Amino acid sequence: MNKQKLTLKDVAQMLEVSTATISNAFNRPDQLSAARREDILKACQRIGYHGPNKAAQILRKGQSNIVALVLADNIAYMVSDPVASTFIKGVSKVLHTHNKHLLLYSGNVESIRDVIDFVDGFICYGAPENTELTHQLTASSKPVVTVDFNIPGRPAIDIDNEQAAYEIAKRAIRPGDRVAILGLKLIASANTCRIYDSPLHCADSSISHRRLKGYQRAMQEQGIDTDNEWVWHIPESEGSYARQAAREVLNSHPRPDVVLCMSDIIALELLQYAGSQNIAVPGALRITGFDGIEEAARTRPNLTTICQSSLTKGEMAAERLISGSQESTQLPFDILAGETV
Amino acid sequence: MNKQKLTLKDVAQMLEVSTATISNAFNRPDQLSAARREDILKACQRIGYHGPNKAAQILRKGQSNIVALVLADNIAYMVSDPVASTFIKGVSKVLHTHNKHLLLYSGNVESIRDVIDFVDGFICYGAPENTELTHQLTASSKPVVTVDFNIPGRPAIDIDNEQAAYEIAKRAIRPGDRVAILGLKLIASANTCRIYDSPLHCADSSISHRRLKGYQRAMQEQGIDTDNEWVWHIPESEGSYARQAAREVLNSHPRPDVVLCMSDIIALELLQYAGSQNIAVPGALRITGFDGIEEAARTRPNLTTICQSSLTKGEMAAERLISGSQESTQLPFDILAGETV
DNA sequence: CTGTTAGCGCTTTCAT
DNA sequence: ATGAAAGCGCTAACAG
Repeated sequence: MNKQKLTLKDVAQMLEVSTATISNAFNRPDQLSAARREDILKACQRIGYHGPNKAAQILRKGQSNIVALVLADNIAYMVSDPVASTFIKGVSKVLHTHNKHLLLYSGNVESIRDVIDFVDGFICYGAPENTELTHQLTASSKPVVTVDFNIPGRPAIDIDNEQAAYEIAKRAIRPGDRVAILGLKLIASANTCRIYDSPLHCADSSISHRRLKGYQRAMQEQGIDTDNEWVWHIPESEGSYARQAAREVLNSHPRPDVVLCMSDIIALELLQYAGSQNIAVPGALRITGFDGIEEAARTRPNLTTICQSSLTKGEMAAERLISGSQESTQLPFDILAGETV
Repeated sequence: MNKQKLTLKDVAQMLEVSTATISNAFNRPDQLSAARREDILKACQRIGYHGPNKAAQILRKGQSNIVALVLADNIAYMVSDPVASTFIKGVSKVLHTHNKHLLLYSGNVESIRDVIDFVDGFICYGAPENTELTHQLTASSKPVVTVDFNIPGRPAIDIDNEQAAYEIAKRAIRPGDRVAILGLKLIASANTCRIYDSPLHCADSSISHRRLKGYQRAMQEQGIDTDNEWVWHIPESEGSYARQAAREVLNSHPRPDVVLCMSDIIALELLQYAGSQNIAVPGALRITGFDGIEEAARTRPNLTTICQSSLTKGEMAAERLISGSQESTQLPFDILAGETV
């Protein structure tokens, strides 16, 4: 077992060269002749020195080639969500081509300080559940790229959520409709519930509130009352929460004509429950989703939803972080005209 | 913007205490009075010093609280696979409770050296695609826990793959059957193909070869010929590869009576293709899976498969790494008696 | 209980 | 093209 106890200094002594030369052989090829470099590298190989210690390099250079991906929720949930995992895919793909590595970070931990000193930067995917993290990220001197939420002064990647919501709602609703909204993370509650007059959760930076605004704009244009009694909060885009909301909304009297859902997962759950209750879609009930996950296209009837590319988002976020560009981007979205409207 | 430029030394000067005292206030509460500690911590808070620099700590202490999870393939693929992502869930859950962080590492990169000097250890999930990594892991002085494959002298977590394969095969086959096997990563090829006489890929440590052995033992017991012509290699447990294999095997003449699949993803793809060809399951064709993913239970007819808990595997691997225990464990498995046999 | 000090292993001027 | 030396920021042994 190769104990990797050799330090650069040891090697320098063994080869009777200065430490600087060994260091240069590994890090700055232009600082010595190619031949000399070859010799040194070969000798190192032979004696089992595999290059400078990374921990020391990190301290000295202030660079680690590690990028932290701060997720909104705990890793466990994020990894199984199709939208989030596609995003992670995009990020990791780009990092890989730059020889950088990916540190997954939960949005519900206490602090970001465990890693802030050595990571090269942060990609922040959605507003972290622990809002303290947002402050720390704001104050940090490290590069930060935000996705699907906003920190003033930091580059952001997202889509025009309000416009997307407006456009899909416009397609779904007709004058005189009763419209319900199944929203995501609208208030600070761990339970599925109607929002009524609860104070909105970080209302300015959250994509959910943008979407809400878009929906409501479309409703107002049709002369429909916007009433928070018909807006549900769902804490996570996850089957079991969505199922509860689906039951509640479809068992309300009078039953809504349209339900606008802030994720496909929610919409699919609703669609399935509607099926089980023999409620015809779109005949008796119109449904819209949001995201454009693959399953939404496989379902019968297939879902009318907003299609956004999580993969592109991930790639772009990683590229932006690496390039250091401070530019923000709004990615395009498509309306996927399905059969549920 | 808080530039975090303060060092422990600066702070010591400002507060007119020695550096050791500041350091102790943060790391070793028992080394000074509670009151003094409180004062110091408060003062630090006030002047904006949030604790010792982590990069320096890592170098000094040789501990980073980062655990690398080495995946068999690239991260992109792993994150979307239900089995792998459940495993990641289990790992991250346990790491989280120990305030450790998760670094995702592709099994297809060149080397593990980028991180070996500072991570606290490795969890290795499946044989890394780049076999060089296995050597580096073997030689490393850091803790390593392997899952679903083996490095001599390192603790391993897995199930008895051979026995599981044997048992499920035994249920599926009858004397005189023609049996095909849809295997996973049996040979070193990027394409779906029959294995014929190709040399087997790391035959000793691979779970696929254990499963193959189990299947073949069951076949021999029934007096059935084991012939590699009827064994397919699939490079990844992924829909598109599986679809190809499904077509090939069901369009072979004579058509097999039983197909033993090394993953549920493969089996489900086969099941769907059989449906599209109006081949009755289990009437005209029996199918077995492996893993016990949720979707396998939702399908009609639901899949007969081996159920193993990826979540437990992940939790156990992380716990073993953290505790430093050198013990290996074989987790139990269940046969999920479905309707495809 | 507190302060001084010698490194952890490396990179990078700067002089040669 | 190469070598000597000063830290990067911290911790832990040791002495007080």
